Amino acid sequence: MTARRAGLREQKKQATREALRTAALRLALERGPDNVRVDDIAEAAGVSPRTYNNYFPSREHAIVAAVTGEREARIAAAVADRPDGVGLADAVVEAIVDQYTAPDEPARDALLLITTRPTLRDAYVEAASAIEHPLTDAIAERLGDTDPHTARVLATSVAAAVRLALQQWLHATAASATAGGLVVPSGSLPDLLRATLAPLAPALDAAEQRARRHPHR
Amino acid sequence: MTARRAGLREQKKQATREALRTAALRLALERGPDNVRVDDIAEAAGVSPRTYNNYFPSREHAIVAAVTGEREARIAAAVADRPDGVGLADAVVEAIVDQYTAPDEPARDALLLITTRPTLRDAYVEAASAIEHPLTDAIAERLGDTDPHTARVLATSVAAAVRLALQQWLHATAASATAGGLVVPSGSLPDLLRATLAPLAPALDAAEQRARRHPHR
DNA sequence: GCCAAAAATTGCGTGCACGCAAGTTTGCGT
DNA sequence: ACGCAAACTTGCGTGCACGCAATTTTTGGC
Repeated sequence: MTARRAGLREQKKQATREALRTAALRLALERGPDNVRVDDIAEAAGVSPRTYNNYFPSREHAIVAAVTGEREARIAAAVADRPDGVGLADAVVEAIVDQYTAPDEPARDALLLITTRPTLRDAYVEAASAIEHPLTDAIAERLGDTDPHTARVLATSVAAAVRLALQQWLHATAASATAGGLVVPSGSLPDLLRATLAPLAPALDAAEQRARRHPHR
Repeated sequence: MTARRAGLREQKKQATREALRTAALRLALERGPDNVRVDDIAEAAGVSPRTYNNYFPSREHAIVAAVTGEREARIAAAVADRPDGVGLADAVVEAIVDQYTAPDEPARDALLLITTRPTLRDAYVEAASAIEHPLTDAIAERLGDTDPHTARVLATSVAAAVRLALQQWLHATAASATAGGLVVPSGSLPDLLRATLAPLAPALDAAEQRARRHPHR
């Protein structure tokens, strides 16, 4: 009767996960991303190298996870929190923009690190896929659970659009990096996100109208 | 001098590429996918193992490429070929459905092979991403090049939806016995594709209307 | 408290992706 | 025809992902 049902185990797992990604980012910042082996990360976190891959499927994932954190959960919550008066499209777009503008999000030097290495950039972009499932639930909630399939399609498409926006954003900043000057990667990501998600708004609106016309219960 | 300009080199490259993917599929079918090393494929195609990875980024890609072939190009062409009277949404959806129903597409035993191994399934699904760029061009063409950004977003979303449909299709056919599938009754892929792309139709239509209202040239 | 089952960690072995720095082939200008 | 430059291939070395089976740790029932 100590902790919650099956709780202490999970707690420890989250602890090592946290230790791993923190160590990964710290080492990458200290030595540069190419001079940190997965063995180093494992050692710094006090686990075996093999265990590392029980937590992260690749070397890059840990570093990226240190930056992205629990963003997917926060986005889902943010969508759910918008008042019902707000249209679905606006709710989704603004929730996403908010989370990508969150105070701790930048972590300037970490993002700068990521932009330098192509494999890290890819992993960072790919990490946005994690919003798919939480977002599916959030959208399904808003649509009244009438059609889970539609919710999945929309969430998938939104996630894809977000990845596209991130890709273009990083590509732009990388290009301007070679052009000289310090590259604080703030070419207005919010604007880019909004512009990229805009074409999907009609699809979100249409789904919302349909749901309104066929209320579920 | 019968070959096209700057053609002989490229011709050879396509030949080895073809040889590699053919060999990969043949060997996988003969021995089972787990009993074929990349060295074997390379040897069967008469190139060095290192060269294999100059053509395909992973072992699975060659096998999958043998099945998917040049689908992405065919889809783009199919979109372009639809008469102008047809709406953009219909043009895209039907072009995709057509290509995934092409006569040689199934290759029954090959697809069966793919469904068995998770890594192959993933690669097969992922391969659908290749339609993104050709589809972007095709859509941009139909929209009159007014806004390339919108075309990219739409193509990206469509590709994501196609991946989703394939994923569900493969998942359904794999676990048809266990679950009491409350999702789409796992039936024909065309139906699943149409159902999955349907929620995006409003976005495609809206873009088309906008383009019609602001003709470019 | 104690023990058996479940779950997580670990070491090992294997195949693989890929950078790099030779070698080799192709194509083009003169 | 000739030779040079660019493109492609190859061998090598390194780090990595991951299946498997043995081991250690956690948990819940008694």
